[in-house]
Amino acid sequence: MFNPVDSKPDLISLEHQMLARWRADGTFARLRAQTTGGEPWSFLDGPITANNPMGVHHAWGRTYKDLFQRFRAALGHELRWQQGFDCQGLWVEVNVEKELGFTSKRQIEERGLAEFIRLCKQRVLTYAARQTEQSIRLGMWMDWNSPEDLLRLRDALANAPEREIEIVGAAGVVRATPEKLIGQLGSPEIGGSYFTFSDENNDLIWSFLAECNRRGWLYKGSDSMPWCTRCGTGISQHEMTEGYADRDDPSAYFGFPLVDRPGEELLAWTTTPWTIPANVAAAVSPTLTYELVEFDGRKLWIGATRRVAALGGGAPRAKVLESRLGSELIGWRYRATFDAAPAVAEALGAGGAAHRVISWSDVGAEEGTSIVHIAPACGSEDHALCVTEGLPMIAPIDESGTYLPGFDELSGQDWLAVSDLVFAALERSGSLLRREKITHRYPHCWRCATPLAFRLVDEWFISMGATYEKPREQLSAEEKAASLRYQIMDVVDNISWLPAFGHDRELDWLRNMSDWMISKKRYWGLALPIYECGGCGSVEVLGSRDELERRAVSGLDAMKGHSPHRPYIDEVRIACAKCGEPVQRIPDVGNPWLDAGIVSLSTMRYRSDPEYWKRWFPADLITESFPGQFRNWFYSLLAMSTVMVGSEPTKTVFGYGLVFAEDGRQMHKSWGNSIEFDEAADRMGADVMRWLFAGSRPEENVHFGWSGADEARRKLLVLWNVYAFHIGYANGAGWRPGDTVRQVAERGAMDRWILSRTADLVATVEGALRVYDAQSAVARLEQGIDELSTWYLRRSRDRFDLSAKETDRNDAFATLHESLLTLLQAAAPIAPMLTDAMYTNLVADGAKGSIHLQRWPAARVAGWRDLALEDAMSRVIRAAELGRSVRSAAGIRTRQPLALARVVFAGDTPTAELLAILADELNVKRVEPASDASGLFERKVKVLLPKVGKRLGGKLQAVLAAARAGSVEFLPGGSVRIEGMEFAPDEIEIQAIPREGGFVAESEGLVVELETALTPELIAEGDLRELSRAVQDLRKRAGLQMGDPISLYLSDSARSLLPYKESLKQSVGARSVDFGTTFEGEADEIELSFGVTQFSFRRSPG
RNA sequence: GGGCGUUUAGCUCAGUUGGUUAGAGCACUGCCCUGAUAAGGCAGAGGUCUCUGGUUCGAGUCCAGAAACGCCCA
Repeated sequence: MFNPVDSKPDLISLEHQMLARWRADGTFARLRAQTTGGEPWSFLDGPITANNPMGVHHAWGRTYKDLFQRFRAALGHELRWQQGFDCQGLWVEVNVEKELGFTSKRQIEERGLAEFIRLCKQRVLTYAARQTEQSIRLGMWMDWNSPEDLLRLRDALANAPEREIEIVGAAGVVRATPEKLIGQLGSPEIGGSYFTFSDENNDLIWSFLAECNRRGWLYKGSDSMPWCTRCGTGISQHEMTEGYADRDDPSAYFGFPLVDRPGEELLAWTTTPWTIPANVAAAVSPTLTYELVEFDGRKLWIGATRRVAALGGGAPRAKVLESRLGSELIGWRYRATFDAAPAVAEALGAGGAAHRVISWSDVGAEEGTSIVHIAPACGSEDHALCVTEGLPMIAPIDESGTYLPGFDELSGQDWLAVSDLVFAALERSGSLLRREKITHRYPHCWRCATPLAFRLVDEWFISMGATYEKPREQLSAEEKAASLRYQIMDVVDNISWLPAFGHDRELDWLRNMSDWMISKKRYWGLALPIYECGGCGSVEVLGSRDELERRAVSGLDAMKGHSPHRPYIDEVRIACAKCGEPVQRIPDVGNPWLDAGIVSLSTMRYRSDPEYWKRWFPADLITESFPGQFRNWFYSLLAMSTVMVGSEPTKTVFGYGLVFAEDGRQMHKSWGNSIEFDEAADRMGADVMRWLFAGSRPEENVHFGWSGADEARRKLLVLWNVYAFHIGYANGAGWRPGDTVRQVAERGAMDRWILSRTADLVATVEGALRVYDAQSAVARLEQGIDELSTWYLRRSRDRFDLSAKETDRNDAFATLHESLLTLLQAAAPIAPMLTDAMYTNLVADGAKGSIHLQRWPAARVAGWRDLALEDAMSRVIRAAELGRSVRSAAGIRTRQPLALARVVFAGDTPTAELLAILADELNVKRVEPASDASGLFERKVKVLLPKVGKRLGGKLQAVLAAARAGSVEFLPGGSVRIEGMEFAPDEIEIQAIPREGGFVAESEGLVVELETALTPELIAEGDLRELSRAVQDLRKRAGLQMGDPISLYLSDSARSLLPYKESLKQSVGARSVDFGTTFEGEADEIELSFGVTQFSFRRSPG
C-alpha cells in the first residue's frame, strides 16, 4: 500500500513535513557522504549581507544556487556546499546606530568603539542565524551552521567574553573564547558558512594589499567625494544611487572679470552657491560657440545657445559684440569675488592669480551659460579636471560642514546656510547678474536624508593603471604588466558570461573605472594594514597578522585575544622601517568589497591547504543578480584573483536581473506591493516560489507576485494529481512497484511513447541545466507534466481500472510509475520538497529514502527513446485536435460515436494500434488512412520560399499568385511548372487543401474528415454514453464513492437501450437496471435522441 | 553625455539561417470533455511586432537613426 493522498494537498504543510524528515534522517549529510570523492563541481557563493531578514529577491538567486548544486550532486559530483555571509561595512553600522538611536559619528566614539564593534558582530550573527533559517525554509541545502550555535556565540560575546565555550565543528568539538570562535567561523575546523569578518578573510586581504603595495599600486590620493556632514562620512558612489531626491536651491548667474580683456566678464552659473568661494577655474567646451554680449552696461561672455536663457527677460536688450569658439577662450585669466579671502589667496596666489579658463568636453549647450564654475574640492569631475590641469584646490568645509577659517565672514558658518552671504558678497563686488530658484535632483544621505556636500578628503586607492588609446590586442606585454585593468580584462575573457552581454559590461566597467578607493573613515570593517610614518612619511603595508606581531613595538597586549578589528588593533605600533619612529595604523577601514572579493582564496584554503585549493579553484560557477555586481563583487573577485594568482576565479558567471512587484514597479512597503520572504513561504510555498523563479528569464527583471505563483502552483498541482491518481488506483488494484513487469518493448504504444518522451525530457532538462538554463528546463518539465497528464493518462485511464486486463493494467501502472518517478527526479532540483514527498511515497521503500539521493536518471532512460513512435504519435495527437475541431464546427458532440474518420497523415501511416487510439479519442468506429487524392481535397502547390526565393527574385510574387490561383502544370517525375518556370520536387510541397463545405479540417498537410451520417446503432450508443455520463454526474453530486454499487431505474422511454444493459451497468457501477420504475431520492432527467428520459438510483446493499 | 539591455495580444513572454496568413500561457466569451485534475479540449475575440529610414523579390528578424523603459558609468 502507498500512503493514501489527498487530491487537494496542503503544499505548505507538506513542505514542512519534508524539511522535518530531511532533518530527522540526515538526508543532506547522506548526500554529502555519497558524493564524496566524485569529480569536483565547485560553486562559489557570493556572500549575502547578514544585516536584515532575507527578501524574496534573495530567494531568486538562492533558487538558482540550490538547484544547480542539487543537479550537480545528482550527477555524482562532489561539492563544497559552502555559502557565505557578508559581515563588515557601513550597512551594519547604520543599523546598529539606528538601534542605538545615534545620529552622528561622534556618538559612536563617545559610547566607545569596543562596544560598537561588538554590537556590529552581534547583529551579523543575529541575521546570519535568521537568514540561515529562512534559507533552510526555502529548501536550500548548504553546510549550514546551526542557528542556535550562532545565537549562542552572539550572546556569549557580550555575556561571557572571557569564558571558553564549545561548538561542534566539522572535525569534532572546538573550544575557545566566543570571539576566537567567531573569528574561525567557516574554517576547516568549524565548517559551516563562511563569514567575511573571519580572521582568515581579513588576514588574506592584508596579503593582497601588501602585494598591491609591493607592485606599487597602492597610494594615498585625494578626491572630492559626496559627504554627509551629519554622519561625518564620505558616501560612495554606490550608496548615492539610493539617495537622490528633488530639492529647491538658489542658482546664481555671476561674472568673472577677465584680467587681459578689461571690462569683459565670463558669465558662469551654478546651483550650489556655497561652492563659489572655492572656485578655481571656469570650463568651456572647445567646440561650442561663445558670444560676447553687451547687456545692461556689462560685457559678458556666454555660450551662444544659452544667451536667451541666461539673460532671462532682458535678453532682447543684449547686443552681440563678438563670437568665438570655446577653444579660443582657453587660458584666459580672470578674477573672482572671493580672491581676497586669505584661504583663497594662499591657494591661488594674490588676486586669484591661478584662475583661468580650461577646456572640458563635457560642457553642454543645454544648461547654465555653457561656462562651468569649477570648484575642485566640491565635485569629483571638477576635481579630476583640476588634477589634469595641474590647478590648486580650495577645500572650504570641515567634516561637519562648517566653513573653515580664511573665508572671511563665511568662516564658522554651516555650508547650507552660507548662500545668502555668498549672494551678498557677489552683489557687493558687482559680480551677480541674476538669482533664481531651481528644483533639481540632488543627492541625499540614504541614512539621514541630509543633503550631501562634497569634500576634499584623503583616501587610499589601488591604481587600476593606464588606459591606453589603442585596441587591447595591440598592447605590449610591458604595457599590460603596468596596468592592472588590462590584466583583469584578460581574465574576463577566460570566463563564460551568461547572459553573454555580461562580458561586455564587465569590460566596459574596467575600461572606464577610475582607481579603486579602498578606504573609509568608519569603524566596523577590515582594518587597513597601512602604516604611514608621521616622522618620515614612508608607507608600509603589512601582509599578515603574523607580520604585525613580529613588527610590533607596543600595543600587542591590547590586541591579544581579539579579532583584527578596531579598536584593539589600533593600539599596536610598529617601528618605521626607514626612520624607526613608532607608527600607528591609519584609522581607516576597508571597502567591504575587499571582504567579498577575497573569498575565492580565503574560503578555498589558498594558504592553509594548497591541494584543496587546487581542487576547488577556480569555481565552476558563480551566480548573482547582475545590476551592481559588475563593479562590486564580480569586479573585486576578479581584481583580487588577478593580482594574487593571475587567473580567473570562476569559469562561469551567471547573472540575473532584479525582482520587481507584480505591477512592474519596485517593491515598496508603502506602496502595498511588497511581499516579504516569510509571507511568500507561508502563503505560496517555497517550491512554488522556486518554480516561478526558475522559470523566469534571468536577463530580465522578474515580476513577482501572487498571480504568478498561482500559475506555477497550477502546473505543480497537475503533477500532483497524476501522482494522486496513481496512488489511488494502485492502492485500489493492489499494485506495487516491482510487480511483474514486462519489458518496455513488449508494452503498448502509449506506454512506449510516454517513456520515450520521458527520456527526451531527461536529456533536455539535463542539457539545459548543464548550461545553467533553468528557464528551458522548467518549460520542458511543464510540457512533460502536460503530456503525462493530458495525453498519456487521459488516454490510458481505463487501463488502470479493475475491469481492465491484468497484464495491460500492470503495464500501465509500471509505465506511469516509471515515467512519473523519472519526471519527479528531473524536477527535484527545482521543487525539492514536493518532488521528494511524492517520490518517497511512490517508491515506498521506507522513511529513509529521498529523491535527492538518486543518481540523475539519464542512463536508466536512454533505452526508452523511440523517435519514430514519437513522430507518429505527434501526428496522431494533431489529428485528434483536428477531429475535435471538425466535431465542434459540425456541432456534433463528442459523446456521439461516428462511423468513420478519414485521415491524411503527413508522413508514414501510423500503426493500427495508434489508429485505434485515435479512433477512441475521436469516438469513431474506425480511422481510415487516406491519400490526398480524395475528392474532398484540392491539390495545391506550396513553393518553398527559402529554397527558391533567391532564384526567383522579382518574379516571385507572380509565381506565388499563380500557385494560389491553382494555375499549375504538374509534370512527370513530381516537378511542376508555374508561370513558365519549373520547380523540382524538393522545391515545392504539394498540399491537400480541404474543399469548402465538408466536415474536414487541415493543418500542415494533415487532414481529418469525419463521416457524419448516423445509424440507429450509433445513435443508441450515443444515448448510452450520454446517459452514463449523466448518471455518473448524479452519483458524484450524491456523494457516492467510486466503488459504491447502485440500483438504477430508468423510465419506460429508455427501453430501446435494453440491448446495452450490461454495458451500462458496467460503466456506472450498477448492480441492476430496471425500466419503468423510479426510486424517489436521487433522480434527474436527460434529453436523449428519443426524448426526455427520467432516471434515478439508490445505493444497493453490499 | 557614454555603455549594456529591453520594447511582439489586456498581462507574462516565445518567435530558428530573412520566407507566404506572427505564436504560447494567463485573463475574457461560447461550446465540448471529464468518477485523477484547482486540470483539459475546440473555437472566438484581442496585434500599427515602439517609431522612422534603408538593404531585399520579401523584414518582427539584417543595417542606420530616433523614442521610451531598466541597469550601469560619467
